[in-house]
Amino acid sequence: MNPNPFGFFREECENALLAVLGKVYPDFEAPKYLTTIPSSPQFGELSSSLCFELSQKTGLKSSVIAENLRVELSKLSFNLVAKVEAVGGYLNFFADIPQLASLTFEAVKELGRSYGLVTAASSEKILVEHTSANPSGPLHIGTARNAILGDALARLLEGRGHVVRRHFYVNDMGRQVATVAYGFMLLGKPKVEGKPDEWLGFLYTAVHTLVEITSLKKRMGAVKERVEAEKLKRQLGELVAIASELESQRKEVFDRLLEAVNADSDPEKSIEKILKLYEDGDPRTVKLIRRIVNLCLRGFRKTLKTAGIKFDAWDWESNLVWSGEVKEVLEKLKKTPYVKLQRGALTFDARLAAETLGAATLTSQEGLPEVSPLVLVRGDGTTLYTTRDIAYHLKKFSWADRAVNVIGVDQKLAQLQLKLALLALKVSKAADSLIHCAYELVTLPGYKMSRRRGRYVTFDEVMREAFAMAYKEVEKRSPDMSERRKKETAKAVGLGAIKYAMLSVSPLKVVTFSWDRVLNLEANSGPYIQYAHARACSILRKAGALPPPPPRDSLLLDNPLEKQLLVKLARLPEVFSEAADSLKPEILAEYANEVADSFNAFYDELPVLKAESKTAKKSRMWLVKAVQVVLGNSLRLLGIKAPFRM
RNA sequence: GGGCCCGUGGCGCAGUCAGGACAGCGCGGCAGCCUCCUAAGUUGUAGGUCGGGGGUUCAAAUCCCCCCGGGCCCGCCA
Repeated sequence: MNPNPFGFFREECENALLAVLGKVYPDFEAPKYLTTIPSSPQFGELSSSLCFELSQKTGLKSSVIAENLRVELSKLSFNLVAKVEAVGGYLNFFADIPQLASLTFEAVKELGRSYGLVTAASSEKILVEHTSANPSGPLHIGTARNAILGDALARLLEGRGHVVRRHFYVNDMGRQVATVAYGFMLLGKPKVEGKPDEWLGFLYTAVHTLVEITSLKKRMGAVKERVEAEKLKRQLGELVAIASELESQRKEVFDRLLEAVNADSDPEKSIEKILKLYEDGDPRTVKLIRRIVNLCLRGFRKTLKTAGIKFDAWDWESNLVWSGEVKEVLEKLKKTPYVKLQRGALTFDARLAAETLGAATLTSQEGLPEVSPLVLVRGDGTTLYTTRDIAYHLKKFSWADRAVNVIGVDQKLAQLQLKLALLALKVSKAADSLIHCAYELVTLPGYKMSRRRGRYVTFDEVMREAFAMAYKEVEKRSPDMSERRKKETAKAVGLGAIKYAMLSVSPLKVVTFSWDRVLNLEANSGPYIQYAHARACSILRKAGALPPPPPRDSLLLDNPLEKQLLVKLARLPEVFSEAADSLKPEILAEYANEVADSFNAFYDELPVLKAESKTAKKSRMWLVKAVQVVLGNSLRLLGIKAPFRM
């Protein structure tokens, strides 16, 4: 049994090419990528444009070279290659479809749920950090993009045979959390209503807005210049608008906050004080903040559970400080030549580090960048986010061979500084194995999502809408389903729509949130692929027991639709490996969509259960079985459920 | 000002790493397909200076240079 049928075909073509090249043009240095999937099936299943290159070297016409090579190639004996053609300078390889089918069906039968999930040459320990949303409000659609991407990456890497751990970094030492804590104190142990993260999100936005208003007013009093005063006035106007919006949401809580913040002579200072007390481990502050953050995380967990996203560990930023790990790292960093005291602050000269360590160890994609210095410790002795992150990554690498960080593109520089700091600490594997999986933001039409301004669409909200919409559809199509099944299916389909919408687009593109985009149930969507899968399941269900896969000579797949589909099905292993190794789930998403396309075209044209002959029926049933397995596996690798009925 | 990313039919995207055969897909438009395995499907059709200009090449959406438009970053914020 060969787990990678198309890969086997490709290998055979490429080895043959190399053998023939060695014979005819021994001096020619073959390129790394010898064959590609041609633009149309009329050019075979794989083709090579190598002869054009050879034409350069030899001065002969590419068509002549192609023909020469073809003659040489045809002398060889193949397992999976049916014929080789030379057309217009190209060499086109045609697969022996029944043989490829036989291998594919065998692999599908033997491997089932792990068909396609070819194991990497060596298994690594990989720590995937994702989501890591600030615990000061609910997960929104932007953080959802992170969570969905991170979860898919973890699944891909796991499928590749790596040992994967999913970590959520709890950023509990930030100003945002301190702001919430401040509000909590002002309210005097308030009763949390509704979902805790949502309630805390409201509290954060309200407190932040009120504090901003207070300090803005103070600054306005001091400003004399007209232009500056106008600017502040505009800002104030905006904040007041947000405030009145917030007041209308929860009047009682808001009014109490308003009164309390006004009674505080310096709210900003109060928040800073909380932050400092927390960093110092003051028991009462610790108790308060831990309680609040845990409350928020409870909300996160609920949302993530609904989304089918799990974590192995929740790493608290504060623990790194209290355990002394941050201090230890600082001591080590101080001993490197890159850390200096500048205006009272301990500073890491990332630029110097890049020049010294970078050229040798940084991967080429990053080049030798212009990096700004990084302050590690403030004048007052407190540490900064990135400092703690260095300690965190040191800890990560004590276990992991590779650390994959799913973090927004806006953190690119910080991630580079982090990498340089790790290199300075002689964590040499950080050079290649600290990977920043950058993704772009999700914006709302016209403006950015902002927790500070309370402008966000929550992940919960999006899921609720998607479930409701999918439920309607399920009810329309399958009224006979039990209520429980309907709900389950609607959840799977709704989530499938959301996840696919996020995964099919390159993470480097800014996406503007729209309900249409996320609630798409039509072609080129999660539900479209799920539907194709469900159709395949339906055929298999009606067919009864599946006979063993027929041998090569009893397979009849001569219709172009069948061939096209089969070739795609045979490709899952190589597509999956590429997606996993390059950390690009979108490759697999695109592929699954293509398989669904081919299957639907096949489905529409060729009957399976009522096929014209027994041979055709058996062959097609295995084709359908393979579709079921391939789509099911692809979807699962992306974190999308594949229902049997919908 | 410096660095990075994005720019492909009206809209949303794939293809760019590794140059190759008529630039793919979806939505929307128009015209069809359910006595036949789920029409969340499918067939056909109209719609494109691949942001612009140079260059390299037998061959450029893809590589190089310049420019334009949009975004992000350049904090003793996180």
